[in-house]
Amino acid sequence: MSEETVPLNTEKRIKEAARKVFMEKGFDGTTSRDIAEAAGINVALTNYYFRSKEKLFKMIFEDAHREFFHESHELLQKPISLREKIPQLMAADFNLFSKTPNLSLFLLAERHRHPELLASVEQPSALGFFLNQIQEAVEQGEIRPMAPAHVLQLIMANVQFVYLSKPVMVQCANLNPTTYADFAGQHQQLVTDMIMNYLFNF
Amino acid sequence: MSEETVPLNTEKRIKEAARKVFMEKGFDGTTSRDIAEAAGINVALTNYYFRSKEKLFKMIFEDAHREFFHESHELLQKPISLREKIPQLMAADFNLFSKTPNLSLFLLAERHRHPELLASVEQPSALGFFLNQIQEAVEQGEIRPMAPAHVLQLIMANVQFVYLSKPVMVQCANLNPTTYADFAGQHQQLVTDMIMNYLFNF
DNA sequence: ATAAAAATTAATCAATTGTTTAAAACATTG
DNA sequence: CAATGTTTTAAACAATTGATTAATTTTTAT
Repeated sequence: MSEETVPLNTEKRIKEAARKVFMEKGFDGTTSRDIAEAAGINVALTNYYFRSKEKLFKMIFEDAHREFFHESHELLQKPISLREKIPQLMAADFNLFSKTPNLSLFLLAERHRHPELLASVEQPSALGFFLNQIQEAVEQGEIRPMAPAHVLQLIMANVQFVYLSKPVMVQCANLNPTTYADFAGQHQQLVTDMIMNYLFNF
Repeated sequence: MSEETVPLNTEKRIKEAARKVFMEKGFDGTTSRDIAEAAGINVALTNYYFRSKEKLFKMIFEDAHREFFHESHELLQKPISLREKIPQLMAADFNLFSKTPNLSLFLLAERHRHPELLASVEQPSALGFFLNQIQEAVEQGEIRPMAPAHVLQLIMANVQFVYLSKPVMVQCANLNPTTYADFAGQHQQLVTDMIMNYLFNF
């Protein structure tokens, strides 16, 4: 009943193992043999199914981006008010990153160090819709005037940084690593409250 | 008058080059020859002055932490009210990270991937003083009740993430990379305002 | 059952890695 | 100047890297 009971086909085994290892150690810190060992297969199979370490990484990297964008995609263009939408967005993001705590660091770090390995991250049109919605809300005096990018920044920062900073917070504020999920949960409520207050009460 | 006019002694040349390369590419992405080339010296000199790539990295890594902590050290334990202190802290942090935009990513990423290369990051007592000050302010009803760690998280997140997310923001919100510093500056005012409002008006 | 195709393996490849060596160049001191 | 110590160099080291090979096992189809 543990986690090693999934046989799967070889290709998926490799991809799953590669995802785990790449996310933990990054492209540069990961060797072909790391992946092979994690997947329990021969080193040559990685190049048999995917043609190179680089090609494999590109797939994982793209998947990770899709995972990030996809979850909020529908929500972003839903025809509901910002008063509803923003808390739902933040909840969805918190949910995603609590399940995959170092997705954020992976995306940010690898994007910084290997922008060439990031193929086609189509700027999702849903995001454009959301930014437009903010702009209109500003113009109609519904929310505090500011460039839409600031709202995006507020949401992303206050959700993702909780997970980015876990080691730092554990050390600096003497938080218990095992109860960090609780802290993150409290923080979600807090920042959602704070951002909503700031946007709507002015 | 450019930047290549600094002769310096060899040891400092290496350390400076190593800092630049390590901060950009991380420990795993940096080769001894990368450093040598950036410093304009022979490969062997890195091991002559510092005994290994690992030892050199440890120094750089520690220095980067000191840079981060030192700047706020005095401020943190200054006997002034939180109403003064928090905006000053955020301004100081913004100032630091605007001068070294990828310091944050470097610290977070390398700490995650190579915790063993982080020697003695003494949890600064100044931080303890600050957290105490917050706790007392909560007990006296001066600020909204919350665990002090949340305040720390709010400050760090909203300052650092602006620099962490530059590539993402540029792409997602169509920001101009060359004017990103302006955006960051506006955001500083915005988040300082937001956090102060949230803490003191409740 | 047998042939063809696909999947897997161990062994090996050249290139690059961090590090060391031994000699040369430079500086310092008597 | 000679002698000594320090700094710098080119060359080489073994180990590890991503990738390929050619042979073998397993699967599939006839």
